[in-house]
Amino acid sequence: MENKTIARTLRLLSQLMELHNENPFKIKSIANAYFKVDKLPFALRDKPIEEIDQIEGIGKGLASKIIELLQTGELKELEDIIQKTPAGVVEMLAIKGIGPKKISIIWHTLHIESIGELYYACNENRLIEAKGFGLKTQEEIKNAIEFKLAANGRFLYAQVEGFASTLFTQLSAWLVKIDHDALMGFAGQYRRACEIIDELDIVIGAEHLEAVIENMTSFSPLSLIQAEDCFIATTEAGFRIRLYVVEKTAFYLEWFKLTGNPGHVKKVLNLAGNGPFMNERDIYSQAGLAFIEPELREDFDEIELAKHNNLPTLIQYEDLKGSLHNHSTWSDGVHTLEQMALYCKEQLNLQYLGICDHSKTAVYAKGLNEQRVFGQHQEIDALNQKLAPFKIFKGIESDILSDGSLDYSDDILKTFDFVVASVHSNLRMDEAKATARLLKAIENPYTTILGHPTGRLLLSRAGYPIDYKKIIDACAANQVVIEINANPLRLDLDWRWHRYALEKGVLLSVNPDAHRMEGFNDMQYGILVARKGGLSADKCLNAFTLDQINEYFESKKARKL
DNA sequence: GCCGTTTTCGGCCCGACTGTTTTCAGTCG
Repeated sequence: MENKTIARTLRLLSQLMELHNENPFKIKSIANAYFKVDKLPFALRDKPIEEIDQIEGIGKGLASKIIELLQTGELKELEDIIQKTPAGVVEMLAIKGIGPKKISIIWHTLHIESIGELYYACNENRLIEAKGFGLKTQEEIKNAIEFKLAANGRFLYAQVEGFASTLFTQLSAWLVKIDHDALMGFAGQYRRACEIIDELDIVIGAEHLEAVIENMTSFSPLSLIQAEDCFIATTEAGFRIRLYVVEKTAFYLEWFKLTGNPGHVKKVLNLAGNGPFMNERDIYSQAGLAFIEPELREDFDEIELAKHNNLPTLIQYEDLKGSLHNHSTWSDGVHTLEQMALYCKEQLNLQYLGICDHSKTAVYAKGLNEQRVFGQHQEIDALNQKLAPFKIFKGIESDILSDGSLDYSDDILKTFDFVVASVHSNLRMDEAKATARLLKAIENPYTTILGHPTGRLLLSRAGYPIDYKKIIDACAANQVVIEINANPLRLDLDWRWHRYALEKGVLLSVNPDAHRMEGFNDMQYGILVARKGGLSADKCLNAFTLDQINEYFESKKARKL
């Protein structure tokens, strides 16, 4: 069992205990163990069991729970408490904005036991009767439920990726036995690398069409049902898969049709005529267009660009020369600064690492006060001697406070090579307030990069609303780079605004926001959406070589003197 | 339930903000 699963189990246990009004200190202790387990730099399953209760925050009681989980995959205490809680109440824990205390009142006082009932009660104005609830809270809960319902059956790209690739392998192995020379490919949102996937589309071009269709439902990893024009399956988790089987000769045209969004497909086919087409490139060429990469087929402005041969050369993962905006054990990261740097240098072959631990306001994340900033800089200087020519840049993720100011005085800010400014608190703002707050941060001469501009968590929380154009224009005017936060849950700045930013001359940066060594791999997801946005390597800050980025930071610093 | 003792019991514990209060509780990152 992974640490993450153990951590989640402990969190669920602590939340349920809170719903059942158990000893608050006991609850706190379990919740604390959840945080600790989540941040361990080693796998618990590799640890000798007698050493588990030596871990800080884990005593005899929690060690025995963890051992039970590792050995049986279950936790009796959790099963028992789940038995005593209506399933709908457990589900409510996933609604953003209400915690166990409010859920406890919803359940025990209002006798509401499912999300559906809760939504109904909001509409009937019944929540405001309960103590601690008012109109605003009721509205907040209603919005959060709507957001959650809209996310049903939808998944993040990263959640789908492993499943999709396994399925593809299984399907290939199965198919080769029935139709040796069949063609197959992903289509739809997955092939377009959309940040959210509603369903997984796969196209098979069969030489022996009837044989494949006849046998399709015998493909055991999925429970496929034959529909009008395809086979459909839904996984236990509610993920939909559509499998299209077509004649091999029609494969490329169908693959094309099922990949682009409807607007794109229609426009291209209007130009291309009826074929026949040898492959996808042929379709675009007969339409008089340059080839359009799948990620771009969103009916945005890609057809116009292709018409005039103005499509950007899309950035690739291999173009990245360094990684900016990452955390270490100095704040809430799992691995040390040296481990993070060595990973970049030796595993990823990068030239530099930008370390951006949290600033002092983020107390919950061990944010750095002024003395610790100085301490970290000393460590960076020493490591830079040791790891040269690899370079660690002195960065900080400075909180944007409610009034838009940054978290340190200018005297401290000027000691950094670069500053990522991001919002972490007070996320409920209207557009005017949020925009004004960000504008002030962008205008701060020490701000180098605007971090995750909207604070959104895909499928889980909408970001605060901002006036994108004003924000991007201000970044252009103040030479501020905008982050593409590569965490698959964020992917913020949204790719739909990359083009506008690039038109205005704003640089983008694919930042993993890594809190552990494996976190750097998220840059892959950042690259996928950057490609959707039309980013080319020369407009991406962390595709700059060490020399180029050094010069960039220096010139930005010179501007404010 | 954990921790740390002046060792077997008592203390544990971030700050800002919001919405609900009329002095504070719940939630968040």
